[in-house]
Amino acid sequence: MNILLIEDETDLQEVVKDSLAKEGFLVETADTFQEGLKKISFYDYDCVLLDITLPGGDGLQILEHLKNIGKSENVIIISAKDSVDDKIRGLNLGADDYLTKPFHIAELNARVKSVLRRKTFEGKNILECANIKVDLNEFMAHVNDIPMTLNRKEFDILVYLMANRNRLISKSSLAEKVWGDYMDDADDFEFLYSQIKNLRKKLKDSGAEVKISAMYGMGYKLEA
Amino acid sequence: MNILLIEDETDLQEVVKDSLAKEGFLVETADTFQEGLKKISFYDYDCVLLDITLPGGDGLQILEHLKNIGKSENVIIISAKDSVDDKIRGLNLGADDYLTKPFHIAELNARVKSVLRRKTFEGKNILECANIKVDLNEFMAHVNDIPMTLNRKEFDILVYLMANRNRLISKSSLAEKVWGDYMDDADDFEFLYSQIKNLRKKLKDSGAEVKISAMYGMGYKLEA
DNA sequence: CCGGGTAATGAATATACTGCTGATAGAAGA
DNA sequence: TCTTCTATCAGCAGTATATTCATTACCCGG
Repeated sequence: MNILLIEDETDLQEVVKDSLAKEGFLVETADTFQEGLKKISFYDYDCVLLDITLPGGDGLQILEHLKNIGKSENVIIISAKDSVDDKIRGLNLGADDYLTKPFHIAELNARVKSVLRRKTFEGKNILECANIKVDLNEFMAHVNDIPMTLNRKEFDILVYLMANRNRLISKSSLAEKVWGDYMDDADDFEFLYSQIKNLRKKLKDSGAEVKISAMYGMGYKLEA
Repeated sequence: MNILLIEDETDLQEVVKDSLAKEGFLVETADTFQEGLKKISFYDYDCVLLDITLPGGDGLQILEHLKNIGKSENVIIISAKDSVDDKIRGLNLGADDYLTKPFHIAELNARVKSVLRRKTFEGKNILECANIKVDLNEFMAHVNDIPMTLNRKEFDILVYLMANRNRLISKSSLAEKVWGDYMDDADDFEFLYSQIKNLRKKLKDSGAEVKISAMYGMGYKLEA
């Protein structure tokens, strides 16, 4: 699950990020209005935490933009403003929730989980492809209904590929999805190769009827 | 069992909190109308103790809100007002009970327990999984119908895991559920390890056919 | 068709970190 | 008081992940 945190106060950023990371989410951050807008238009996030008061512009404009481009992200607004007006504007623009500073981190966590639960509950939380089943809630993958133990990275990779079956996935987007945007050297995909290798082995050993094929120079694709 | 106490008189708050904590409940407090409203919308409590006269607003509005959002919390109203009118309004809004100040702490305890008993009685009060049975009312766990003595933390952990069997539970949410949100250092799960260790040992010694497996870097899961 | 260069794979190792244990000390309750 | 529960500590073991290196497969221009 990818979360974008748009917030200029760096210390708050830190705390929130750590806490959510501990829950197993991948958290990216944006410090300014521009950066937030940019990330939002380039990437898809499962949940966006949005501060209203940002250097460079009004956070609500980001929300508006999100609505305009039809991205279905789930947005939780964070704001020092307790004003009813802002709250109404925010919720009218389709925000899912609203938190006023200061707040307990535990509260935020609960909120995020609730929003994501709603999302996954409405949608499908089980991915299926050939004889493979992946349950996002239970963090389990099954082949022919017998469980397959995957570690976290392998699991994330498999989920991403299954969600985009038969579609070409560039190495960089895969890496970004699984590792976040902390790529020191964007040219180096050795760690990806490693994980792909292990995942392939596990898939093969358990008799999965899918394969991860490499498209030379472009990326990977999961085929049935 | 989580209880929310919405009450502005800090000394009364203290007394009630201590007393209920001694009974083994996790008690959170809210000092003001706003804080109460906030906590109620963020969390689920098993019981809410609600003062009518609050700084910032009328406690009955909180009750109304609770009813509107369909949360099935059990509410006990605490008020200095002896007015029949308030009482009727409160009970009409679905409050379970009504206490007028001053009251004996023992009486409050008794009522809380009675409300919770009713709640758990209406709902499910026995969790079952493989050859383990846990009775929420009696605070007892049985393996093959022979009792297993658990202390409070172990019991809470087991209950939470059993309620979410086969589902991954992050360490932080488990910790939050069992210890409340008073986590000084969110990185430190040593106390959790300790309890998990003891719980595992007891489960094993009594021949339980479930195991608490650790999902590396993510959390725990109870498997049959 | 060939060969240079790049991409992908595989195995093997190093490292950092998570989770576990047993002992112990402190706190709470009887 | 004594007992039980809970928290804390240090060290250990095991795992996931990163990294390295060698090998193989692939693409493309000549």
